[in-house]
Amino acid sequence: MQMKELIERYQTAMNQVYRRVNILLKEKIHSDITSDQFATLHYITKNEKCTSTDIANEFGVGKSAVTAQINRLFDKGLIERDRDDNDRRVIYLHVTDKGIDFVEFTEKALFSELEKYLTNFDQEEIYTFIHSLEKLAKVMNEE
Amino acid sequence: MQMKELIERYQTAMNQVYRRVNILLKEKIHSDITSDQFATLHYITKNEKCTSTDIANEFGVGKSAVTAQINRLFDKGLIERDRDDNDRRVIYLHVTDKGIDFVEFTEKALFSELEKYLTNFDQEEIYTFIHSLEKLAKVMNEE
DNA sequence: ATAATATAGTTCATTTAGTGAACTATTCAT
DNA sequence: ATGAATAGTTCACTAAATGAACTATATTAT
Repeated sequence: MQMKELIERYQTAMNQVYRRVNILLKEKIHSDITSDQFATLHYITKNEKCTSTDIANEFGVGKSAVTAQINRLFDKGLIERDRDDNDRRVIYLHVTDKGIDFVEFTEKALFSELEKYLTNFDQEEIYTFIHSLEKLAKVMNEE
Repeated sequence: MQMKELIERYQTAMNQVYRRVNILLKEKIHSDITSDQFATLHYITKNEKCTSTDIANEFGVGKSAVTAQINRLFDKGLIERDRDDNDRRVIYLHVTDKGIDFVEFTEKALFSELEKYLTNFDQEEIYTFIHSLEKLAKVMNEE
């Protein structure tokens, strides 16, 4: 099979899955946060004391985009800013109690939705798939 | 391993890969079209005589979003509209010669970029991965 | 020690992409 | 022949991104 065809198939499938997961998050789970916002919130939850710059690097966007995103999460009371006393330029981000509850609730809901689809896969296939996906993410992040 | 952890890892990796491919398309290949626009253009190329409604279904967005997207591609001279003579409500979309050249060029460029990363994978792993990804896309599209 | 440079984050104007409701035009159904 | 359905557009609005200009700190070099 040609590499070109494989890449085309990859692109089509990846796009569909990405969009379907977003729709799931949007329609089935909550209407008061977007999937981009949830991804950022999730990152802050998993990386306590991270900065805007960290997020910009993780998601591959400019810092001004992160400021706007942070503001939206802050306005919803899900995160807070915390200035570093040693280096006053730096602002650490952390999730509020409300934010922690929110992430937990959303993950549970998302899990129970995705579970339906995962019944089509056996454990072995899931492991192999995630392993390859993480490997791809890793080599692409290194560049 | 817990399903929750697997889903979290999936989300993180998927997000990273999705964004890296977009950055690749944006930085390395062309500055005059977005990856969303390219995805739409690619769909029209592969589905000659498709309609706005087809695209809305494929990408899971509203028809008004498609109208706007189609306008952007039309303004760049990459696609054209073609009204159906039997059912005057329907407008078929097709790619112009310029659009065909553009897709071909972009795919070649994208391929040569992605090729670098794919050297880390053997054929077997790529096939298995794409097979699983397409299966996931399929079961999620069925719902 | 001070001047120049670098870093962290924000603001602002602009573009892209999406929503959903209201609309036009056409076709189908009873 | 009228009423419902379908295809696509327009409009006002929000989210997310860019990049340049900016503020406020830290660091480095002379």
